Amino acid sequence: MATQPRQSQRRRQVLSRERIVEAAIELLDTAGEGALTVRTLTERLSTGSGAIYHHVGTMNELLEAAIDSVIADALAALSTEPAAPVRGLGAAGTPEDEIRAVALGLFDAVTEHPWLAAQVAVQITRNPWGSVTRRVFESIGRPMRALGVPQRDWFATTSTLVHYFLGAIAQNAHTPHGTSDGRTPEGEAERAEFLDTAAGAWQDLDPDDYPFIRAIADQVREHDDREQFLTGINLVLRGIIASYPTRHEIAR
Amino acid sequence: MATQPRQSQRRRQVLSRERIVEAAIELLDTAGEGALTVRTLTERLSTGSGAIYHHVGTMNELLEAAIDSVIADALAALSTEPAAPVRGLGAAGTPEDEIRAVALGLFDAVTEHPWLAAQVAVQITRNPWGSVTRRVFESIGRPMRALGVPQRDWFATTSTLVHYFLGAIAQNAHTPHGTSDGRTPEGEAERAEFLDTAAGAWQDLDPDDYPFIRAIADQVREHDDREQFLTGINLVLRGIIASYPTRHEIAR
DNA sequence: TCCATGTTGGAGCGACGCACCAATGTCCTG
DNA sequence: CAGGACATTGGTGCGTCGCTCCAACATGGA
Repeated sequence: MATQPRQSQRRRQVLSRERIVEAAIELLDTAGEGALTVRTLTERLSTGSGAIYHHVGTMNELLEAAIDSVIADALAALSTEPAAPVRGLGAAGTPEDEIRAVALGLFDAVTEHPWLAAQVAVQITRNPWGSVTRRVFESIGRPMRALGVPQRDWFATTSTLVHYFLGAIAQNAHTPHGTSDGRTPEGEAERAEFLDTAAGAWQDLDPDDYPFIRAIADQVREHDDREQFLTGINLVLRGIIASYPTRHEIAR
Repeated sequence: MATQPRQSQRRRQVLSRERIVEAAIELLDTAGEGALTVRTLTERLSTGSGAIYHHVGTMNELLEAAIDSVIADALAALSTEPAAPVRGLGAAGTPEDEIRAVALGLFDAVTEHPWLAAQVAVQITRNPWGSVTRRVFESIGRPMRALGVPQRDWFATTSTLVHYFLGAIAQNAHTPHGTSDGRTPEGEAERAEFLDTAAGAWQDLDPDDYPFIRAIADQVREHDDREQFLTGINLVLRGIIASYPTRHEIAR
């Protein structure tokens, strides 16, 4: 009991910060955001808590690293693919298309990793100018310069776009956690039911207190998140372009 | 030890859900978001955990109630005051002014309660169509109808505005927690220093990896959050108005 | 060969949310 | 006015969490 040979063979695979982050992301994806604990991580990697804390400083740093890894991958995948013909819109030629592509890339990343929404939101408030902001700003800023915005307003216009992204993405974290894998099959039906319940609740509100809510309850029920996300981007883009009369008109 | 008379006089003041929520808000304001625990609440109200759980279901529900209370108060205070001449802009006559007033009301509420930003963000992702969304939508929707937006697009335009609010507010949760009370005196200097550090870090990034970030680092250092928030709102409003050619032109 | 240095696993600490319950207050009924 | 039904209270304890600390191991250079 006291003189065990510890372990016959150590380390079936070397432990590293990358491996830990990778395992953390996988855990979050498969078991939900509540499942990322030091203890489950030690079981998954068949190690102890000391080893983990040796590689990543604290639990929060691990979360930061996981977020940064997913965001970086999503944005890198975008700049890799030459054009985006299948991504929901035409070829990515105009700056507007590039901006839309980045936004949809983030949107889809959140769809694949539902825990991202809440974690990004928290991270943004805790560290407003951290790596997430930096990466997204850079990805949006590139095409922003081609929009005809004068340099002194680059920060203002980019901020506006990014803030819209973050807010919209935060609200649209689907898949109530648990089953994950949530793609189009029954995830879509589950989501429709969820929206229907919410819309119904809004429908039943007191018309005196919430006249506007009642008027749009139907639209809540029938709207598509991704499409609405795009509509919002187009609205903001239109506002930006309308402010600098060099170019004009956005599709639709 | 076992036969103590319990307590001579019970309840110096009746415990109620309102009193608990009130104490929770005060705790969050004075001691930061990490300070709201059942144990600190019991000490503050000189009671036990059982009494608290009897009135509010779970810790999460208490947080929801606290958020809802603060948001409701902020929005109610807006509709009470007849006009808003001192609030940073002219009299609140046009629908645009009303929308700006609501947005700034939320912005200022977050400034007064720094914990609001993170909590609202989490709440939005966990319960996308909860009371926060409902209240903000209703407050924005009222003037939205006067903007010339056709009814079938009310939901889309309001969503866009609200999402921008949430994203911008999430990133601008000032006061690094702790001292609170943070008003203009040294809170402003502390914030300036914080921004200067962030901008400096952006300035030192690799120009090959982050050319855009480097180009706007100075604007990050010198910008004013509230002003930038307003600029963003105006951009979105311009985009909305430009989409429905009934009215036009926003100030500045 | 042998020790310096970098890694590993796990026991243990303090703090958390929450379930549970005996003791007490409150108020209605006879 | 007695007494019991019921709401409310205070507190103890359970399970779990993040994290610290340290002995046991691995590994490479002298």
